[in-house]
Amino acid sequence: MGSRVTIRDVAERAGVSNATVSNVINEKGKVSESTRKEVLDAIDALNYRPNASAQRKLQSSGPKSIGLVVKEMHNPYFADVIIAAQEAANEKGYSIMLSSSEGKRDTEGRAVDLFVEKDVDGIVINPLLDRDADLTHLFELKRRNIPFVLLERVRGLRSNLVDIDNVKAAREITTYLIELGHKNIVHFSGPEYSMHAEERIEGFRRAFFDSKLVYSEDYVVRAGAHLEEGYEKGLAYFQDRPPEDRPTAAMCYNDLVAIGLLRALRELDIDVPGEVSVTGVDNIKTCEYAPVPLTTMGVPTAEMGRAAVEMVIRQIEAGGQHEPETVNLQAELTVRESTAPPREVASAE
Amino acid sequence: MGSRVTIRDVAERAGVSNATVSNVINEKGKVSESTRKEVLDAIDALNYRPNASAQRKLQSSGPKSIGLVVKEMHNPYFADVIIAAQEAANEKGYSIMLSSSEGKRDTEGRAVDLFVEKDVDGIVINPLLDRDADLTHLFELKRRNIPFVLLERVRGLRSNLVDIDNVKAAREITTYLIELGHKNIVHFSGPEYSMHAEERIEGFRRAFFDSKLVYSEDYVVRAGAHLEEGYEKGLAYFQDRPPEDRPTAAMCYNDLVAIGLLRALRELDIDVPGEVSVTGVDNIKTCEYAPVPLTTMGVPTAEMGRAAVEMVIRQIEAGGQHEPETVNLQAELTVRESTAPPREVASAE
DNA sequence: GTGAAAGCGCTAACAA
DNA sequence: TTGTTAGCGCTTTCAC
Repeated sequence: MGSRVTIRDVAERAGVSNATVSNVINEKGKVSESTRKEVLDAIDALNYRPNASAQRKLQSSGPKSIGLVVKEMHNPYFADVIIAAQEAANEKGYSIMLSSSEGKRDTEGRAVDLFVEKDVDGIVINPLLDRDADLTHLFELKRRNIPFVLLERVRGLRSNLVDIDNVKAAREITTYLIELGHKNIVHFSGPEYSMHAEERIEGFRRAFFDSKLVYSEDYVVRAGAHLEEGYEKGLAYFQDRPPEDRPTAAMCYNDLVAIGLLRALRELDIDVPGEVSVTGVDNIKTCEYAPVPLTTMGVPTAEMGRAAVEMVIRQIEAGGQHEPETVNLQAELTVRESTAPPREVASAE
Repeated sequence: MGSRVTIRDVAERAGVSNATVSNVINEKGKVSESTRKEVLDAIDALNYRPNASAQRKLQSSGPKSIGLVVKEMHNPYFADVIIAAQEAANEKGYSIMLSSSEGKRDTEGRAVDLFVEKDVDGIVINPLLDRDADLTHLFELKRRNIPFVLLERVRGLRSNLVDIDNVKAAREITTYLIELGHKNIVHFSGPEYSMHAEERIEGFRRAFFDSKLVYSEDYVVRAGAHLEEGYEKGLAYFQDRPPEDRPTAAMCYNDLVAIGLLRALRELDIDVPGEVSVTGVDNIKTCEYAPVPLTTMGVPTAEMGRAAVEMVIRQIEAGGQHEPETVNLQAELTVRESTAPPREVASAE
């Protein structure tokens, strides 16, 4: 076992006291070359490794750190958040440690536990929505008085939150499509484990109610959060639907799903935006590099990361006496080439 | 200050001993309701937070963990590595903590220091190449007997390594282009801080030497590792070059650069693969979702992540007595639609 | 039920 | 130059 060997084992083997070994390790001078060598040999022979916790953390409190748990590594959205969070943390003298739940709730729980175990000063977490309401690890944080902020609302938990107004964002981009003249719009919605997904469905629906169009639950097709899901669900959806029965616009949960859909439409030889307009949410950089530059609701990811980190730090340094804070960020429409008026309207004009 | 409050402060305020407080915290029963309540109140009032290090790590050694440091969050390549690493680690009962250097050497150093401080059992790191040979933090790991494995070779440091044969990979895909009939090929190379970039340039050159074509240093254009760099350098390169002077193929450092280039070519109205063939390296998922499905050298990212983690764990559990190991993975050509014979050849046939 | 005391691995005075 | 001792914050016997 690696860490079983203690400083005293080394001392004994070298025939000196533990203090001397400590001095050698920390190069505190004051050690003769000969004993130094003996100690070094003993360390080598025993493969000794100082226990970092005992070494520093017990006395002073080590480097300030924040744990950050995201939902998936494959979404550039999180890369943006992470980079901004790291920057903000560094500015304040904190370091960030990351972990990704990859959509698995137990992984999320273990990540949080690990951070607690490693004694981070605070945690930022983009939680998975939980049907079973298993918020144990979050309540555990509360119990332990460890400051944390959420990047997505969780039902039944009052806590610090940095989030965007998803209902509004989805409503706005759907309205944009409706005003373009689209009447038959499909929404490829997000994963079930996400509050954001629910909120965007809600926004989609509200846009319909705002207009004169009738809304049907059939307009919502569950997709997910990844490229593949946009592709597969998109392919399945458009494949066996005769052109006249086809929606003229697809509002996707996020950019990845939209880009996946773009691939499906390309393979089906359906023109974007000629036959179908496509929109995403997030405005990840890839939008400009997609087969058709993507119209999307831009989420201020960098601000989110920064705001979240600044919020935890505030909580940490206030000693937890703070009331829960909430920051709500707004998404912003960016029009690119993947949207246009539907053909009928376009040609009628 | 958050963590200044100790168990003794709580004990004092509650008028009990620290042992009782400990019992309350750990729900060890054996505490009367009334004192329990008093203690809880004191904890609340003082906003007490047990020090996790003292709590567990000093005695038993806490959960097994591995630190993973990657170069950039924005490359799906690393997402693949990370996910595989996490899986492999979990299987063996270890947890992964992540950090990204984002191309900055001091960030890398701080990440490693943090992991050391947090007492991880081992570290996997994709190091930045260093012109100034500042390997202090890596030597520090050696000195401290902390097992680590590298995901990219570093000159002047003998250590555990999981890497791919970049020279071979670059040579192979360049040869593929040459055999397609291309004579005028440009290489958009990787960032300066990367050994992989150097090796791929070398492979590119060797392919020329293998053939009858003459090689010129002008064929290599420094780009980078990101979408934007492929786009910007590609735009600059092709923009003011008359068609007859234009290369008929572009071999890019990685897929991101290639996809960036695709965007530039689209904006310049240069057809891919009609006028210019484009290749990448890595085979990230995005390749299939690019404006033109991308021909690329597929790197076994998942195997890399897994192999690296299994290697550190082996080292950890062997107590560091292991000799440095090396695993060399091979890349594999995947042909898609972004490559074709050059026009002259194509029409001559 | 509760408290006193020892000890986890290490560093930091202080003595020798 | 080296060893002795106390103490970091906590858990854990073991008496009371």
